[in-house]
Amino acid sequence: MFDLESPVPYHLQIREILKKEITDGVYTERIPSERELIARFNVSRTTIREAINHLVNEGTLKKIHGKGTFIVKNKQIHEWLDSINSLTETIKKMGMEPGAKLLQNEQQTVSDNISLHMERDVLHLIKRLRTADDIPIAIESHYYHPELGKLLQNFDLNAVTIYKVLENDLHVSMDEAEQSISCKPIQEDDAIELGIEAGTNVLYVERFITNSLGEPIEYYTSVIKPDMYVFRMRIKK
Amino acid sequence: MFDLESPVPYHLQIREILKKEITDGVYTERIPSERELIARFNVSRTTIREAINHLVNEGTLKKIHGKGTFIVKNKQIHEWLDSINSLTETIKKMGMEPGAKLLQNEQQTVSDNISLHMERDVLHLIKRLRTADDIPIAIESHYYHPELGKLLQNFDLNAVTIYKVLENDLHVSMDEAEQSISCKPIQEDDAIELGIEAGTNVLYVERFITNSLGEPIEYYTSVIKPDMYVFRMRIKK
DNA sequence: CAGTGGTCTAGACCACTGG
DNA sequence: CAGTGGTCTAGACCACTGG
Repeated sequence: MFDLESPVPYHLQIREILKKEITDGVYTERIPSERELIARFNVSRTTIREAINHLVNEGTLKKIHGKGTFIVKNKQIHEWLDSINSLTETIKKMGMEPGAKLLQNEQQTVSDNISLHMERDVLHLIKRLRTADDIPIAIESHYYHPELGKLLQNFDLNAVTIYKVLENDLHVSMDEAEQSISCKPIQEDDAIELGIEAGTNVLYVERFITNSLGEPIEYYTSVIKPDMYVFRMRIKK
Repeated sequence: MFDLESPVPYHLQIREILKKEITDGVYTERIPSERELIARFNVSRTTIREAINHLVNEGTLKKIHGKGTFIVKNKQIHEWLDSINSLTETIKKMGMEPGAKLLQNEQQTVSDNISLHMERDVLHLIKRLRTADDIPIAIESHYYHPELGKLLQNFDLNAVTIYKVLENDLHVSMDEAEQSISCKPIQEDDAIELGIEAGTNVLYVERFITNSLGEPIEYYTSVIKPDMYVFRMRIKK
């Protein structure tokens, strides 16, 4: 769990361990005191404090002088997940029933752009048709490293929200997303699946998610039927 | 300048001193090294690093291993303006010449949705055709309160970036933006202006900007030619 | 009072950048 | 190579919270 020989700095290893334990619900309200953690990991206080400070800065923990270090509830986890995958929520809000149909679920050799981001040539592709009251809305393609793809086979991909499985069941940390939204003509096979004319302009989304170490987690593309979906965002200075 | 007897922690005092010196332009590119600051303030490295880390976290400074600690120019103001109005920048990056042509510049009675946001029925509309190498790219409509609209008449609306004028010349504070991006068929008059077929699906952007008091500053809509523009965003947890 | 996080010292060795 | 930030130790005293 904590590897003294690893080239990864102690404070980083400890940070990830604590993060995982927090996600796993090992602590209900607060994490152990700095002195307790010093004893547990057998490192200096500086190292413990560095690990904790990062989690405080990202909003996971909150220190209270004289009392302890507390877990911040809710956090933005759901805000963030929603902002990233609000399709299900949006469909629900429109009073419709969201659905998914698995189109592909297999390893593939991917294009240069994707392999560059994911640092692999062969990735596991999960491609799903998303529906609202059985009407096709979008086609989503998720690319993962084969190992992670294998783990995802244990879940019903026609039913689950993949991000929730990643976060809650597989404990995959997702830290940063780079996303682009554009508008361009749809490919023929996607057009057939969505039941629209080939060449029609559609919303096109690309997303690249990394963990807190900057390692690639997911590459995602989505083709969304026009007039069916609105991206909303709030930007604060 | 640095008071050893003060109840204020050293790292906090040093942080403020550095901040002031950065604002005052004492350093052009980078601040002194940690060792130099240790000698100057006669404190330990921990204290110096704590002072600096805070400035790094708030985005004022950026450390580069082996090189030094550098001052981040502009900071988020321009990042934010860019994230909100990157059309000009994007066109430039594509190696093309951005341009603007004033289509409308007058007071108008606006639709219910806009008047609800802006808390007025009559607003000043500035509508511009945006071009890249004289090719039409987008149509942008900015709605302001009449008083602000009047002030904007003092600038060449065919040339300026309106947000820069608002921020730098008129000192209008913009704090929060709510933005939505969707894809829908273009209206006929806009289609003619952009030189595309009426009813073609295009990118459609709506934005509502408020100041730090929550007062409405601008309502904005934009119609963007497909295949010409990509919204990019970075989301961090 | 015992326990918590806040601040600080005086070192050490490391990895990275550039000449 | 000298200089930079990155990591880490082993201490110390402090201010704050709660019983």
